[in-house]
Parts: sequence; C-alpha cells; structure tokens
Amino acid sequence: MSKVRTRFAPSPTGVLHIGSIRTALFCWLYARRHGGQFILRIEDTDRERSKPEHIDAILDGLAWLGIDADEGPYYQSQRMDQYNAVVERWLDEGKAYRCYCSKEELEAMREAQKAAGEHVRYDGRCRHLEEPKPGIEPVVRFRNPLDGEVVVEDLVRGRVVFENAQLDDLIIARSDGSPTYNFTVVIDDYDMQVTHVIRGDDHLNNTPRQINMFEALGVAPPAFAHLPMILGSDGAKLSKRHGAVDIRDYREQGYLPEAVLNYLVRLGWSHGDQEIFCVDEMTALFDIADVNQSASQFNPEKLLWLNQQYIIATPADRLGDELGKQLGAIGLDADDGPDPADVAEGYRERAQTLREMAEKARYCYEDDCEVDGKQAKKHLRPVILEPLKDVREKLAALDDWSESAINNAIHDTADAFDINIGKIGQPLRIAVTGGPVSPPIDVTLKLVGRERSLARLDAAIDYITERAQGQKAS
RNA sequence: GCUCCCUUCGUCUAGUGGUUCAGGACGCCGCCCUCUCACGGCGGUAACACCGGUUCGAAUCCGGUAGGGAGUGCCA
Repeated sequence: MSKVRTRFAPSPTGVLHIGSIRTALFCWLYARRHGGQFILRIEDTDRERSKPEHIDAILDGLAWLGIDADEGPYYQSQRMDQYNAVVERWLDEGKAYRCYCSKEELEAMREAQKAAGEHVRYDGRCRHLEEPKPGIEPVVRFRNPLDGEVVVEDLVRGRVVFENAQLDDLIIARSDGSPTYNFTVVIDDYDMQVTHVIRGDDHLNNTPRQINMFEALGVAPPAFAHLPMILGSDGAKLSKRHGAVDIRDYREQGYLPEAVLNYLVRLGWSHGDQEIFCVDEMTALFDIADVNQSASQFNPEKLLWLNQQYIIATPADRLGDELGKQLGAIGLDADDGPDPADVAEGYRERAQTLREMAEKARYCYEDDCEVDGKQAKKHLRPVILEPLKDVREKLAALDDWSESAINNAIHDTADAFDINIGKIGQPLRIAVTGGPVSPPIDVTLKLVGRERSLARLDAAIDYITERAQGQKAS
C-alpha cells in the first residue's frame, strides 16, 4: 500500500472560510492518521480574483491552528509550463480540441437547451472543426467520452454513477491560454502523487470529468471523499451574515485554536459519544469511514461552550499571554494591573472567550471604576456603612495583600458584626469592581490590588455616608 | 429545467435488522453546591420527513413522495 498523500487546495480569492478549514482539517488528520503527507497547494489560476493578502490569510490561519503542511505551498501560477505542455500534447493526440465559439453563441445555445428542457451542456459543435476560424482566439476543450458511464467510488458517498452523455467538453484553457481549474487540479493531483482527494461536496459533480482526464493522462485516479457542507445556524449557506466565517475573526475574538479544531472535527464526524478531542486524539481516531453524509449547521453556542472547556483546561501562563493580547486589543495595558495569568486563573470559569475575559477584567487595569447606579443603590446602603468602614481598616492594616489575609479580614468583620459573609461580600464587590459579578471576593480584591481597592472602598464609604445623611435630612 | 447529493431531538450527533416506546452533547428549564456570577453535580424538555414494500421483526434494507442542497461559467 502506497503512502497516503492528501492535499488542501484553497483558492486565494477570499478569506479563509471556516468551512474550508474543516476540509483542511480532515485532509490533515487523514494524512497524519496514516503516517502520510499533507500538501498545501494554492490554486491561483484566476488572476483576476487571486490576491496576495488572501494567500497570507490562508498561511496565517493554518499556522494558528497548527495544521502544518509537509509539502508546499505550491502555487499553480508557477506551474504554467506543466499545464501548457499537457494542453499541447492533448491537442496533438486529439484528446483536446480548439473551440471558436463566442460567448454570445454559447449563451444562445444554453438558452435554447433550457427552453427545450434539456440538460444544459456544450454540444460539441467545434469537435470536428478542420480549419481554424481566423481572427478568433480559441479556447481549448477536453474531448470527453460520448457514451458509457463514470463510476465514482466515493469514500463518504459510496458509489455514484454519472453518464458521460450528461457531461460535456469542458474548457481546459481559456482564449488567453491560461488553464482552468478542473484541468489544473488533475494535473497537479497526479504530479503531486495525491492518493486521496478530500474536498467539499460542491466538487462531487466535477469528479467524473476529472476522472475522465486522469484516464486521458493514462493514470489511475486517486480515491475521492466528498465532505458534506457546513451551513449557517439558520440552515442557509454559511456567509458573513452568520457572524464570523473568517478564521482570523476567531483568533481576534479570543477563541483557542484547539477549541476551534475540536468544534470543527465534530461537524460531520464523530467517535461514539465523545465530545472533547485533543489534537492527538483526533489524529489517532479520525477516519473517513466515520464521516457522515449530511450537511451540518454551524452552532456558535456549542463552539463557545467548547472554548470555555479549553480555557478551563489550559495552563494559566498561556492563558495569560493570550489575555494580555486581548487587553491590548481593547485598549488596556497589562502593565497597569495584575499579571494577566492571575486574572485568567480567576476568570477561566467565568468567560467563554479570552476577549470576554478581557472585557470583564477591565476594572483591574483602569484607575477609574464607575459603579453601576442600580447596583450601588441596591448594595451600598447605610446599614453596611459600619461594617464597610471596619473591613476597610482591617484591609488597610494588612501587611500581606494575599487572598488568605484578605479573606481573614473579611471574616473578622463579618463575625464582629454578626452578619453573613454575603452581606459584606457583595457591597465590597460593587465598591471594588463596579458591578455585581466577579471571582470570589478575596481573589477579586487581590487582583484589584491594595491601592485601588482601598481607594474604591473610600469612594463607596463616602457615597454611603452621603446617602445616609440625605436620608436623615429627609 | 436537467444531473448529482442529503433527510434521527431547535442544533451537533450515537445507532449499521431484534438487548432502544431511540443514547450522548450544546441550548433551554428546574434542583443542589454557593459571598455574586460561573464552574461542577443531579433531573427534565425534545427526534427516526412522509407513504408503501421486504421481513417473524426496520431508525436501520428497497421503492416512491415531499423538503433541502450542489452543479449546470473562458470561477474555483
């Protein structure tokens, strides 16, 4: 059995789509699983739409996810000589021919076919042309077999049969001489010795034509596996309006690459009831035979859940690095507050993305801390004034601003006033964070730091004092 | 229109003729834990598109219907 070789062949005509990533992942996993090679090939034969920035996006995206190629990237734009050589050879051998039909003529033909309820296809009118038509730059068409059938033994779809009579003579070289997709794919997959073509569902219809071209080349076609599509959360084709489809958006929003991979691998593939797969498990367990045949809808909530699972499981120092970047992204400076790793430790169970974590920890990195009016009204009441003053004194007296020391101080106050820890905890939290939600109060105070904590407590005490006087006055 | 593909809870899926009045996960609801919020634990909600056939027996096999999707380009 020859070594498995798969390839991911995106065209740089847009962003690196989340659906494309899933395809890349399956190709990569399959190669890794079988100890084979994974090849990256950039299909940039469309010179109009191919852009260098899109190539960068592809490379960056794959690198971020850890999907590493053993070969490539190859660029089709650099392989024109190979394509041209085959076009010439096929022309000589009669496997291809020049077609002089104008776009208008083709259009009229299609209209007529449609009107007649026929399958729309090129009717081969230039097949037997003896003489070139002067003044027209012809395209080159592949001479597809007229009859018989092409059987695709698809690894996920099973046996799919196409009639050659339904296929037509596709263009392999444009009038400017440039080769087209269906042709270059075949040449490349052969040249690069690809053994398994794993790609999106949308290519299933191209497969019989490609098999015919492998035949013309005189070589055996690779195995094919067509993956079901990924739809948006409303069942429609995935697009911008479903939120993020660009893989870079996920990095920016604070998703962990292993969470994205884990989410994607479970779209169209499963291993019993298992939900969490680290990359090593995926590569050990993945098999094309377990890929299902139906399209799946993208579910942002589940991705969020998975991301949090990974946040919970990831060591604090790495989380800290990522959180530091997120803080920067929202205009905060990690140097203006606690070590982001400590914040991550306190917030890993409280945030689904690192971006969310940064937003929630804003109060740790800014001097200003606006207290939510409603919360102040609810929790910063005169009854708590004395306990708050007391705990403020105890905290100020601490020579060690540690969680346990802070915790002791709070408990002492609670005991002294014979109140529950919650009675003092929530006002403290409001005072020090501005809101009603944060990690355990001792952790929170530790993160905010002594200076800011005391200052904010003073502000809260002033606020309550004023409020108490107002009450007395009225 | 024509060709091809698909169809289990709202969503991702398990299930490959009987051990399943269908299991897990996300979401949602409830309870527990608890200084808040989470996390965690426990419980609940909810599906075999439809109609025929094969079979002692079908979510599982076959046919049809309906619905969805892809392709039908000098795009990939």
